[in-house]
Amino acid sequence: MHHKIKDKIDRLKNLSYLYSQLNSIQKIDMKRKVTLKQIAKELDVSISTVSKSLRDSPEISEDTRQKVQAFAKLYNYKPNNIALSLKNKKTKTICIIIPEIIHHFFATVISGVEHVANENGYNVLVCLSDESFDKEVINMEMLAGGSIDGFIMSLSKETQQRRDFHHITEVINQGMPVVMFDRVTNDILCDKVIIDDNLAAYNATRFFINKGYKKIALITTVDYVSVGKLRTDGYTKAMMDHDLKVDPNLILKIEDTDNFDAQIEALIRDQKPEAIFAVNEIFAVTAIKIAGKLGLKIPTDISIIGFTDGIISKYSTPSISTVSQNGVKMGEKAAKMLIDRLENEEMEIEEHYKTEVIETALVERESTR
Amino acid sequence: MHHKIKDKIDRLKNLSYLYSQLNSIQKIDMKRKVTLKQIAKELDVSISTVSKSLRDSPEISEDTRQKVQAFAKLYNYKPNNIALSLKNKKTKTICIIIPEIIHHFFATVISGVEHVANENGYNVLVCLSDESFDKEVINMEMLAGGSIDGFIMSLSKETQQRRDFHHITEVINQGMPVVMFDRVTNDILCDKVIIDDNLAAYNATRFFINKGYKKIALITTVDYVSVGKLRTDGYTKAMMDHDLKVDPNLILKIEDTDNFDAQIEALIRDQKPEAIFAVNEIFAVTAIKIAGKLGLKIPTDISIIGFTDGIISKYSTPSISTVSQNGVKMGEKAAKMLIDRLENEEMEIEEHYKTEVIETALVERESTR
DNA sequence: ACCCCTCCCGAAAACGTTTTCGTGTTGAAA
DNA sequence: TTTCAACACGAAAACGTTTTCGGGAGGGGT
Repeated sequence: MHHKIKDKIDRLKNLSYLYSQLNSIQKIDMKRKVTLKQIAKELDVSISTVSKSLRDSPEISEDTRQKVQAFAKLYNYKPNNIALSLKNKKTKTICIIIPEIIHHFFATVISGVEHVANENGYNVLVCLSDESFDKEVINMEMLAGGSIDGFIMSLSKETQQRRDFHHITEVINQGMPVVMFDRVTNDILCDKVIIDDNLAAYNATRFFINKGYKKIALITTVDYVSVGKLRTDGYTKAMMDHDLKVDPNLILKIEDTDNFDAQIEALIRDQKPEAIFAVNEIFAVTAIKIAGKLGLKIPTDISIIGFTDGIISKYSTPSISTVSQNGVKMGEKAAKMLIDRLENEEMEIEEHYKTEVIETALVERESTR
Repeated sequence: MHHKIKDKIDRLKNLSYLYSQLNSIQKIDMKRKVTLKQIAKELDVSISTVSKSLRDSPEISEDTRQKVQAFAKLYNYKPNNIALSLKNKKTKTICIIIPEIIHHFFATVISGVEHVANENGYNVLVCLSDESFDKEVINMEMLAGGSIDGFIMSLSKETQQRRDFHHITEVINQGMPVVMFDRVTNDILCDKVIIDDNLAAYNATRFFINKGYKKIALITTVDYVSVGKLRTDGYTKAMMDHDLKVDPNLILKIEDTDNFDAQIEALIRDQKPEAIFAVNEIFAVTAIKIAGKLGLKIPTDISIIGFTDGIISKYSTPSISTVSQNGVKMGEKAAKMLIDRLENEEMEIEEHYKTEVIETALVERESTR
């Protein structure tokens, strides 16, 4: 008796199975994402069975497994990442916060981050602080709400000026790992990736000194930008180490990054330096253009070294010697450190933070001899 | 009898409440994110009550609302975005897929996208295809699994070469909006943001023709890159419209974007063009450097116009006249179109796709006269 | 005829929200 | 005293998964 009933049910199941096969297009709205529940309903099995079938669980018979998998493929089933994130408490997404993306250096860092992130199955969310403290805070607070697994960031100018890092400590205290790069601060304990700005500037300055130059000018940023300060210090130390006086008139600290041509022109015209060390590409290329305008030959009349081996330095005429700062490598390293911490979070070896220093090199081109 | 039991329970509850108040720091792990459930437990109310209190629901008494809000602030409660995404079926995240980020143009597009996305409460996921078809497909399939609300993309070279767009149609068929920009295809129906490459090239070429030049060279890409082809067509049409013969020897189609100096040098040396129109910045600046090396004065001996108003053109010596292609504006427009479609998806005005054309302009600098 | 083991499968909890609906208590009006 | 509204709150479903556990059916061995 039981058998008879069961047979009937089975036949009905097969019938409904075939029916659903034939009318699948009407029954499931192809426009929307298909879920386990829908497949389960169509096939008249439970959600668990569908899930297990798709994950090749040994609990499921060969028969139903194939049936489910065929259906899933037919409907182009893809598991819902959000649901998985909620369950696993992992989003497989990391966020990189940078001041500006149109700076070539930051673009190369993103490139590095993206590549190792992708290799490890992570996605990269990009946030721009626009050098604004508020945007940095807003972004971090927003994303800290479970949207991502960790941060990679470079401080905005305003944040460095204010020395207010509460948003970062807060995130770290909630157990979310943070890796800082380039523009970092000692006030925060976390993994960091930097270059030795001080040493790199020292070496560049010494390069000039070894050529016999005495009047070496420096075009730098205001001191609250951490890397600017470090590079200024390196320049100063190199001068002093070699018994050259540090002439304040030869040091130009630029605040307004939009309008500084006149200042550089005044520096070159009035001080007539033999060499210029600029802490970024834009300052360097501008100095070159102005020197040319003033009738100076490069590098015979004046030599110039920039910082950040970007696209401008390479394609400028004359091409610019620079301290190369490998953004890709920094990004890769930062991503590696972050992912390491995420994957090994069971070990919970907190407070064992590392600071990686990426090596720099002086790339000699046409602006020096 | 019942009353007595209830009283006892109430007293116990109050006791536990006070206890929890006093020992709250131990009881809730500050290190981890705090949830509604935890707050509810601590305060001995239901999850619903906590949720409503935090959202200032009128259903909740002033008393408990304040208590809950105070607690939430104390523990720095932030709602879990993933849970919200799952419930609302909206992630408030859009993805932009580009071939490479180190190209200044694409960086500016991201900048534009990010800004309007942020203004509207969206985050931006950046994916790099590295000009690879496979990476493009992988990225899209991965993200289509509910991680994001929509795509903004520019096709990889390989995808354009293969003319295989199944991954894009698939995503669109699942109801996820896609906006393409710059490198688009007619094979896909969706919103698009482009510039009139053909017309821009036509105008640049005509600029030369109006100056009286006859030998006008073109440095372009292989034809399967959509924008390269369009710009080549514009050049050709301008020549023909003005009764100038289109000399194949004056057209250089560059395939290998890493090693083309020799080809450009041969073109300039052997053909001695009066003017060169290059379809991107790199080709233009390389032509300038080579012309200089060959002893040609710019713009007296030879004039040059590039494409894409990027950082190189501005800082090159001499600075380069270019067809400006406003990446920021393209990004902004693309993001607006995508978000519009997302927010008005109830209206479901499918198939009403638009193609926005961003205007270009010829920016005259030192490489032309 | 009974027991046990294996094979398949379903129910339910969990992740963290929001929201609808139901319900108990209170006070006032009849 | 009864009735009804207002008020304050809780239970439960829902979003889409994964996974643990329990259990029914069937077969083989006594």
